[in-house]
Amino acid sequence: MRDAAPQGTYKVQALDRAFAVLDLLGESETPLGLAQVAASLQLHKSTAHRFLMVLERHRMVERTANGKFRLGLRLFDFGNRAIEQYDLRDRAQPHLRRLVAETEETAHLALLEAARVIYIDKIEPTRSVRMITRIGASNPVHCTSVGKAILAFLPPERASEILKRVRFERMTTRTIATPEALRAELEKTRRRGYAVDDEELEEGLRCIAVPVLDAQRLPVAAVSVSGPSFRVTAQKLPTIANHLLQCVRGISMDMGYVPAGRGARTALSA
Amino acid sequence: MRDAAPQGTYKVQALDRAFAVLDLLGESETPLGLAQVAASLQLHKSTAHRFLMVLERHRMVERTANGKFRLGLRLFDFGNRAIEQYDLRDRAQPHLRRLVAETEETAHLALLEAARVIYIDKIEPTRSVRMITRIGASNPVHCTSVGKAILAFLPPERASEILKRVRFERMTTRTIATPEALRAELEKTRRRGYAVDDEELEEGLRCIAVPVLDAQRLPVAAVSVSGPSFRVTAQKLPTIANHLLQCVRGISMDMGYVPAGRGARTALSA
DNA sequence: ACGCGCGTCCCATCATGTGAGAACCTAGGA
DNA sequence: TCCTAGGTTCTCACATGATGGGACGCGCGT
Repeated sequence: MRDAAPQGTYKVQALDRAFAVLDLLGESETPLGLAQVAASLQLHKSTAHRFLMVLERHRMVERTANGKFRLGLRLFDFGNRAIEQYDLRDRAQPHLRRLVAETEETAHLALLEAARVIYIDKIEPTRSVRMITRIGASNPVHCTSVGKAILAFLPPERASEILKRVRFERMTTRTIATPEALRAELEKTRRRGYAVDDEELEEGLRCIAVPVLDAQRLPVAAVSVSGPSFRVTAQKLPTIANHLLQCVRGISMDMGYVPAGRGARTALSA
Repeated sequence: MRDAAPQGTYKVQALDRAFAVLDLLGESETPLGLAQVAASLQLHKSTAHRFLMVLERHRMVERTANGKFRLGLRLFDFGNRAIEQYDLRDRAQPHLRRLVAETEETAHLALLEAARVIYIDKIEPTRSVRMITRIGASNPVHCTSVGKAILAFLPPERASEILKRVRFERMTTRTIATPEALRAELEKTRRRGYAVDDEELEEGLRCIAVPVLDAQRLPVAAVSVSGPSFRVTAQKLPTIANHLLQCVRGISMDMGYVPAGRGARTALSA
């Protein structure tokens, strides 16, 4: 096969193809027909058809009224089982709600995975423009407050391991573009106690984040507050950060974290 | 292969096996080791290993610190893409929030799939015992208020098509057990305008639901309010139903539904 | 030390999935 | 009306790709 198949050594053609189908359907805004799928993936019609049928049997895809294919709800089921195992999300929700009530801005809960952050929950204030983020979506670490918050408080060796894998894509003019700059920023984050994303991911969007710690006092996630730069002003940052810290302390303690004794320096010390 | 492979005509062994692996990991509370997976699925160690590696490459599974496997976050991503296509959930959230504030009980948003309902969102009142339901989980139609709400207002032919596939599992002593009883109940639901589940799914749990209609005035989902029977009393039902109706009208209109003209009888008429 | 369970890896074998083709259907456009 | 495009369902010969036996090495408990 002339398949792109990068470095991954183990291969099961059928699986790669099946996931390619799911990927395709996931990317596409609109449901796709058999022919489109076959063409996009360079599969023979009959091959693509077989895959689609099997996927449908497993309810990984389903058909719309006009016979086109889209992702199936089984995936939704799986997805929820997947995060259930970190039951962070359920525990965090009430705290996030309070945070949103206090700040009147959108709050996100995100996990670190490889060199990206994945948003696992989002709470929006009642009256606010809908933010574009999608639960389940991901962004690079280097241009998000949550990414920086987690990275800053990870043990140095794990942090640099991740740093090595960052590709420093440029999202806006302010996006951090070099490893050195990022390291400096992380140091700043540590001193300040919270991470800031000042329009580094998206013009006009400012975010501030603090890590959630587990029983080992290691960051497992982060919570951020995001809003338009004109509302989330530099003056307000400390206030918001305070709310954030309280929120995150609550979540962390729900997760089994015990505050450090006197003198110990951790992400959540006052 | 002596694989259980039921009636499904199209087959791709590798895919069936891969999904069996995911299923297994999804069912299991705790991460599993290679040997456990191989044993449970009657696969050769090396076969299971290959699958796991490929799945890991696709981030459909991931490994814990001690090398065991669990579902990966990619599934979470896929799952969220899957429901995104019905963007019902996002639109519904604010309405559900209001509903929960008004009733002080848990609200669910559910879709119909085959002869089951899938919960796609859940909002709980701030101070309440956590309900056991999991977003993404599913239940049979015949013993849930959401199921009955949707079924009752579906066009007769689609409804009976689904009715045929109901297996009438008995969940409690009050669970509806025959097609006739269910048909009668649906008729009652239509007249009343809302569906009730009176401890038919779970002892001590009472729910009430109303369908969400789309632009074609067809039910695409349902919203329910659930709570312990001692709080959700018969007297309160009409009040709750009113809140529900208002909520669902809001969601339906957000989805492009236009209220019926005078005289027309639909699920959402006063 | 040894044995055991577990994960990893290699490789000869052949069952499996593959893709070409062809027939048939349906809906929609010219 | 015919014609085209897309989808569904066959069959079949082939070789590729998945399979599982088995070997290796590690860490652990005894």
